[in-house]
Amino acid sequence: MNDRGARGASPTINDVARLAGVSKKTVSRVINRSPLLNDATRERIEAVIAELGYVPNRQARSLALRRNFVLGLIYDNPNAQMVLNFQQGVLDTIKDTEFALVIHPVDRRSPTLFEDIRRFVEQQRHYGVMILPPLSEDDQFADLFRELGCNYVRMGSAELDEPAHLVQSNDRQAVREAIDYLVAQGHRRIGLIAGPSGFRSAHERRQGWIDSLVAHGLPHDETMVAEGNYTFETGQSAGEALLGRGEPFTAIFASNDVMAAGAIHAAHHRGLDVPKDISIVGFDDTVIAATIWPPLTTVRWPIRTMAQSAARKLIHPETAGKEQALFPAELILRASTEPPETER
Amino acid sequence: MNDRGARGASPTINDVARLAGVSKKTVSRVINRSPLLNDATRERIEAVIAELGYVPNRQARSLALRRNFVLGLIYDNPNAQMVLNFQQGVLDTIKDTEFALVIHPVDRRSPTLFEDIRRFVEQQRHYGVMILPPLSEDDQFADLFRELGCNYVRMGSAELDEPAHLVQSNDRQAVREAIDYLVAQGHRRIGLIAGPSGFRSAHERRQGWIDSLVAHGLPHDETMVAEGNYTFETGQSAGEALLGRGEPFTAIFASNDVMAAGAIHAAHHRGLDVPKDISIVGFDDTVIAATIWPPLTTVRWPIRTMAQSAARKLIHPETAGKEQALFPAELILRASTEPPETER
DNA sequence: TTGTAAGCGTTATCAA
DNA sequence: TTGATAACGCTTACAA
Repeated sequence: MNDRGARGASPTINDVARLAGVSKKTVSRVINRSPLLNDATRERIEAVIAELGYVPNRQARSLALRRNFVLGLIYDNPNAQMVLNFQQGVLDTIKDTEFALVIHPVDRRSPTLFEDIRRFVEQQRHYGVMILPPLSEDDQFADLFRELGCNYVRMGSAELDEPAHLVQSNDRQAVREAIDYLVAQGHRRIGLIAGPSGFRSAHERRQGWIDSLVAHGLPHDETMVAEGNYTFETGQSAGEALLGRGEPFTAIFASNDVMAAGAIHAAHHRGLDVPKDISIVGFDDTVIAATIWPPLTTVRWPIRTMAQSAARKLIHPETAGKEQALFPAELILRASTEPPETER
Repeated sequence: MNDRGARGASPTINDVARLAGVSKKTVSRVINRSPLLNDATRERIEAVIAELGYVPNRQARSLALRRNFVLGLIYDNPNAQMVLNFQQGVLDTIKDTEFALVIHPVDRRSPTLFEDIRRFVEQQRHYGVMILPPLSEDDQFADLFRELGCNYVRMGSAELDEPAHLVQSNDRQAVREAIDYLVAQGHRRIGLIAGPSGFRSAHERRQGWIDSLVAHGLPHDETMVAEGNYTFETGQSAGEALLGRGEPFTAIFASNDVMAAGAIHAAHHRGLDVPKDISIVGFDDTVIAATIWPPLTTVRWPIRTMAQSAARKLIHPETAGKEQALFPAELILRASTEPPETER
């Protein structure tokens, strides 16, 4: 019936069945590692599979099983290294499985954003999707996934959802520890370059800064804060603003690495030496942190580990609730911080 | 027959056909925009589709059409921004089509690399795959794709393949122009931090450096070259090496941005000011270039445009040979270069 | 332990 | 311009 020639079509389960002299169901059992199978039969079929170079057809399998072994990744993130690390982590988990990763970068300013995402999920019929901040912070997308019957995991810096649908970093605690470290070094006046107010992570990081200052009885008010939107340029202008305000700071915490890099520029521009005249701390530990001068003290986020976990939660929904949901960050010390002059 | 209830299963072509009182083939014609269709019928069916929220099943479609509307992207690249830009470019092209992008980062040092890629292509049965440098420079992968009957496009810095299977940058010419610029500014002794010898791009960039120096009758020999492997650390040590050698350079060209950043560190380390004492030029125009201090003069590669074209070549193989294959780079001037002291 | 028949949701063929 | 029927390559139920 199926008379494949040398026309390049790849062998199917029927070819294997015919050559091995068994039914296709039996071949199917081999593919799916069914336990009830005569060893001799299995070996014979495996030999034919190897000889033919047979690879089961994913589309057909998906159709018959009524599920698609594809994970989706949705993001709109200015931080390339973060996104790539996340992709890498997902791949770590799905390596040697039949899963594939389909990516879907979007533009969060697009008026059709919501419909874009809906179409993506409807069309691909993923096994599950992962969504990165800041999009992940918006409940309407989670609602959408639920409405479409699509499993999902959100990455975020707060308890956005149940553990089965969340991989969370503790930004607030991590920043608090970073500021604690500056205080321990003798810093007393520590400025904040905050992230954009729409971002949950920006809020959490600001809270961490406040937590530490309050705990140490140090001042914190709006004059010590300048807001940026996670880009280099806004970090620079926020830095300029802070450095131009009244009583000088001995340290500045920037809510991400790129803004910290901008703040360093601003300091240089004013003839200040980092860290001699002012210490600067970032957040993310992107490649920039180790690349700029001076190398940046920053908070490292275990993104890849979080991504591995996110993928596992989607692949094994039955145990997803029991997997870790909180992933602590750690402070990476580099040359952009040192005790203030008064302490040296 | 198909008695879908509220159990969450999505509507199929049969549901649409039944409700519209037509055969499923007719519905199929609507989906596929067949021209031979009564307008009234079409409208009636479209109404039912909208009402039901029917979305055709990709797996079933793929199976029936015997092709998978998925593009694959294979890479092992240390440059996150480059990879993300490429992904973005591909998405630009496949947006509003039925295509999806599946990514496959690999480890080029893995002993199973070749088999990994073979498995990926065999299992996914892509419409076509794109492969990024340095992997794209290796003919054995192109041979593999051909053997597997999988269309492909290679991204590279040299004429690696026919136009239908290539998006090429002119690294050699671009570097030549960058060095020409330095010479025009008055530089006469220009060092090179070369890329790793296994990389075609490294070779091309080195040739561009030679081309320019030869054209201007300036010296170029092995003592003016230090090799790195495209990482920050090796850029730094290559920079140290050059700066420690005999007659001082007034400019250095580094074969990528991260190595240029490393060279700037090395210069700072020796108490040299960039660009006053030494000019430094990079390649890539990654985010780092605008972020480091001083901002880096560098060669910008039109990666996103190349990616858009690569995806188009895969989607329209019939016209792929006629699409542009060469994408010129441009020199971006920033603060890391200025005329040497003797010219000021 | 293995096979038969039916079905997954779509498209192609060919006839009406 | 439409429809009946048979694929596409696999899995599940059920039977043997």
